Amino acid sequence: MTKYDPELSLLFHALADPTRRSILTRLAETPARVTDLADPTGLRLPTVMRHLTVLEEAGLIATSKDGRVRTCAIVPEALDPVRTWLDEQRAIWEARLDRLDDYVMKLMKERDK
Amino acid sequence: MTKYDPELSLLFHALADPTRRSILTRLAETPARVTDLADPTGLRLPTVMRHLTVLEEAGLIATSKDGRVRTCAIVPEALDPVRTWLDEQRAIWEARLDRLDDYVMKLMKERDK
DNA sequence: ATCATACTTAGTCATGTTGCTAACTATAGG
DNA sequence: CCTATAGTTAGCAACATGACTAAGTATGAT
Repeated sequence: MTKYDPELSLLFHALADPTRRSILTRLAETPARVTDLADPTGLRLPTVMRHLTVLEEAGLIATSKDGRVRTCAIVPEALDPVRTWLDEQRAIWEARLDRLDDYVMKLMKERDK
Repeated sequence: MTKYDPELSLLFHALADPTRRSILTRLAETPARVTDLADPTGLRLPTVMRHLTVLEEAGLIATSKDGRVRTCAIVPEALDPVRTWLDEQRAIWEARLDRLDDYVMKLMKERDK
C-alpha cells in the first residue's frame, strides 16, 4: 500500500528543515503570529513566510488572518501518516530481523574497514 | 532538546523521496544488489547509486562489496531518532490539545472560506 | 587473453530550495 | 488623514537535487 505517496513526500520534506521543525516546536506551545515565529529564527519575514507555506501545504499547520495579523497553529493529526508509515516499516523490518541480523553485522564491519 | 539536529534533517530528507522509500521497502524484504534495486525503479544505475548514497549517509542502509557486487541492507535502528522526535512532538502537541482545539477548528473553517 | 557484468566516476542539465532586498498592500492608532 | 505595523509579492543569487549520458574500472566466466 501507498507505493508512491505524495503526501508522505510533502510531510517528510517539510520536516527535513531544522527551521521548520523549530517553528513546529514553537507552535506546539501556543499559536503565534508570523512575526513572533520569525523573531527567534533570525530570518527575514519573507523567508519565514515561505517556510510557513511549506508547512501549511504539508498540512502540518493551519493559518488564518484576522485584520493584518496572521495566526498560525499546529494541526496535530497531520503527523499521523508519518507515524503510520514508520509503524508499517518497523513491522516489516522487525519481521525480517532474525535472518537479517547476521547479514547487517557483517556489512557494518565491512563498511568500517 | 535537539534544537538543531542535522541527523534528523538527513533522515527526513532521505525519507522525503518516493524512490528512496520504495528502495527501503524493497530492502525490508531481503538485502539486494544495486542492479536489483535499480530494476523496479526504471531509473539508470548512476541515479540509483546516488539514492543509495543518500540512504547510506543517513544511516538507513549499510552496503558492502563482494567481488564486483555491492549488496545493500537496511539498518532498522536508524529510524529510532525519527520515532523519538515524533513521540516527543506528539507528547507536547497532545498536552496542548485542550486549549488548542477550539482554535484549530476556527482556523480550519476560516482556511476553507 | 577476451569479453560481459556490475558498478563507478565525471560531467551536464533542468528544476527546486533557501536565503535575500525592495517595493507593495492592508489595517490599526493617533 | 497620516503613519507605523504586519504581512505580502516579485525578483534575484547561490547552491542542492534528481535525472541523464558517456566513459572508466574491476571482476567473473570462457
